[in-house]
Amino acid sequence: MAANSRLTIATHVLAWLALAQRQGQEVLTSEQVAASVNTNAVVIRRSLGDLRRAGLVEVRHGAGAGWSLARDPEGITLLEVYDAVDAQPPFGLHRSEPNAECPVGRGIRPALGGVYGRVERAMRQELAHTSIADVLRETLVN
Amino acid sequence: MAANSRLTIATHVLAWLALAQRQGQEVLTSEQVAASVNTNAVVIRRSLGDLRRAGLVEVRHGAGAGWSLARDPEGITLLEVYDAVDAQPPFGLHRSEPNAECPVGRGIRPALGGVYGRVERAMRQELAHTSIADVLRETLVN
DNA sequence: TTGGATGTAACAGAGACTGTTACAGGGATT
DNA sequence: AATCCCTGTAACAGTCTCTGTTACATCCAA
Repeated sequence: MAANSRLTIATHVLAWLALAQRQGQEVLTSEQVAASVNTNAVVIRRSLGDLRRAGLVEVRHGAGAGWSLARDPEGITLLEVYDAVDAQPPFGLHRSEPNAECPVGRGIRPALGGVYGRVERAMRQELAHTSIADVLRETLVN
Repeated sequence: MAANSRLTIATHVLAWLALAQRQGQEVLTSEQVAASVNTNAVVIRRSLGDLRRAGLVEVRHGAGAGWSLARDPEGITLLEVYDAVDAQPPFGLHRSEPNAECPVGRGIRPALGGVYGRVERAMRQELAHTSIADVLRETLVN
């Protein structure tokens, strides 16, 4: 599979909403966001749907419809975005159950589960250190 | 995609080799390893090939052929295994170039690259803390 | 020389994600 | 109330990666 770009798309969307908000633009349509990300509007709506369910963005229907941030971009961390888009964990266990008659086959899964849990915790901690506002700042210097 | 199980398979293989070695079994064939992991021998040979190229295991040809650890299991970290199997990074950037006419589209990639780099560094640091011998110990208590 | 195991190519199948089209639903604005 | 634009979501094709499998050439101790 191609690497998972869900977190990238969602972060891009939020940064763009944050910038628009700062520039006085109240809402953006999925078409407008899609133009920046350079993809189809439905892809953006799927991502925005995830973010809406997580309470990170709000939608307005009817005429003058569109999307806006539901919270201060300084307070939205990439960890929340990661959880919102439900990306797959970095490592998977065996696809099919190992041989239970082998001592390694019996115990390897919980052992690896422990390690993978620690890795994921480190990853989440790092994601929690960066906010959408941070990303936007970094983005605008370049 | 189903989660990436390469690291899991490779670690399982190495732990099994470590246990066999400790029990006085000099070498294991790919068939024997495959029986523990419960998969096809070719899958195991592919993994062992990665590990051989990384210098973690040795192969013996001819009669009495098979695989053995090339180094002390206490000294082989999961980070080395991770690099050996060349698993994909947890996050990918945009599949198609974002719109360069948008300020966010222009700068988002390097900005995200920085974040993702920090995440991967944290992940690697955690993997470096665990050895094959650690995994085997954890495996055998269960 | 022999025989068992490795090394690798080739291919089918599964699964996930992206991109796309199509269409029902919602609600300001008029 | 009618209109109209945009959302929300289903459905589907195409792509890509990984796994599992078969097949076969290669290697080397005995």
